[in-house]
Amino acid sequence: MKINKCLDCNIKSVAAQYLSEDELTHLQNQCASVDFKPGEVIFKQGALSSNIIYIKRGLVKLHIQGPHREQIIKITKSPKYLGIPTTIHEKINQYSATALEPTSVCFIDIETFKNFIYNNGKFAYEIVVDLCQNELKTFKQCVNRTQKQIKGRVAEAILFFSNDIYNNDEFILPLTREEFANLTDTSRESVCKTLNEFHVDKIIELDSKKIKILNRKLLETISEKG
Amino acid sequence: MKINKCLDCNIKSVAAQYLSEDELTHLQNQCASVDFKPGEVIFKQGALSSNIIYIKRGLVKLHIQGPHREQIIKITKSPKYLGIPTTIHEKINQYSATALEPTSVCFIDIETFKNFIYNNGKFAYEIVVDLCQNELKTFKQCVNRTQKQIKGRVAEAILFFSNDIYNNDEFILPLTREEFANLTDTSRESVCKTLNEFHVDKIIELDSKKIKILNRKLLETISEKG
DNA sequence: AAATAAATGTGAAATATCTTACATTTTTAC
DNA sequence: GTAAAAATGTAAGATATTTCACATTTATTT
Repeated sequence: MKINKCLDCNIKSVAAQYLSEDELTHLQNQCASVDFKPGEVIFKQGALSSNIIYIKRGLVKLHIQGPHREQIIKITKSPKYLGIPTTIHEKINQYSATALEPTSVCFIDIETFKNFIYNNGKFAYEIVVDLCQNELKTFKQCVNRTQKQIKGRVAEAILFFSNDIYNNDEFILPLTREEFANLTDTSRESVCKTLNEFHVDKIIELDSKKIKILNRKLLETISEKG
Repeated sequence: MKINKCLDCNIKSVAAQYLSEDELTHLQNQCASVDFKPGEVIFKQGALSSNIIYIKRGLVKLHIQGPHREQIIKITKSPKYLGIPTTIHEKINQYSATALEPTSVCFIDIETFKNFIYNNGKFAYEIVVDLCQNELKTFKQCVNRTQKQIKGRVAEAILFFSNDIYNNDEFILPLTREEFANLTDTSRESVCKTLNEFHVDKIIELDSKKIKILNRKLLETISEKG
């Protein structure tokens, strides 16, 4: 755990770009940078929430323990604030965050963060915008998850990694089949079957965790039609 | 459409309670109060978004047109801001809002609202808190919807109306069976069957739209176990 | 390097839910 | 007040998905 130099940080959030030199100096004293390996828990559902997390580098899953299984509610990469909803106005974390790839995060003191909202309107506005876009994404995701059937949900997840995370037709899936099932709201077995079906139909190339999109058009159609 | 007197308004939002007299005077000139009957659309998915909505009185459903059916993503009663996510930083409404009961709302000019966030830290903070709590609720709801089976989801919806909307064991369901299905992510027929099952099992009393909870404990168990 | 644990693949049976089809009731419009 | 439209109820067959059971591969530990 080392103290980070916020003033010189070149991976600031949009909101933090509106902080003054004085505010950044203050942040520097109330903020710690920590590294996580894949699989390591950043914060845990049920634990006391005390810091806002800022992902500087890496990939993280947010997950909730549901009545029947673990559910991945969101996968998010840097740069991004994490856990604002579960820290502001909540004593206990309502969900967990776990690193999927080597990840560096800043732990920001909640009072410092609150004071920025109180005293810096541009910072506050950017945080509001970020929260709003989160909610819109969550709505859409919820509609997708509940209305599409498995093929559509798996296709959507593949496109998500390709478009939103790796910007590449080819990527290494950062999840086990079990986790992929928790993301697509289905069973491990159904994920295996569906991925292999896509493989047989030459929609994707599949070599354990390596996925390459071969027929993007068709994948998009499957994702949209559900 | 009449101009509302914000200064004298006794159903201000928590955030608006932090507005100064000057700010309220300004709001008064940039804000219009409108009444809606049940079934009337307040704003529509796909239309240009231009105002923040504040529900002064009534009950509203937020709904999205999904790939296969209409989905009710949220039911919310006064006092509450609506459509912040779909108005801030978005040009087009990402979802619709429709009145379920006689409803009065204020249309607040987006620039006025933005300026309050920029210039009034306490107002901004309350908006952030509200958005955070929305996101947490949406997460939980999404987990419930995707993991529970029909009985659990219907039980949950009945408890929602009883606990969160009407604060009463007995209430008139403000939805058709079709809408109830759109809320619980199932078909109209399955809703009918499940409600009648609960009725036969003496968990609820059911007379078309009138519902009375007879066995709350059991209903809660069904809701939790899914 | 061997042994153990974890992850993955695959088919068949079990099950929840949807769809279809139609009867009945309630609401709305003229 | 009657006709038309919308909403509701109910059963049976169709279907998507899960669960179970087990084989196989890959990773981890000693």
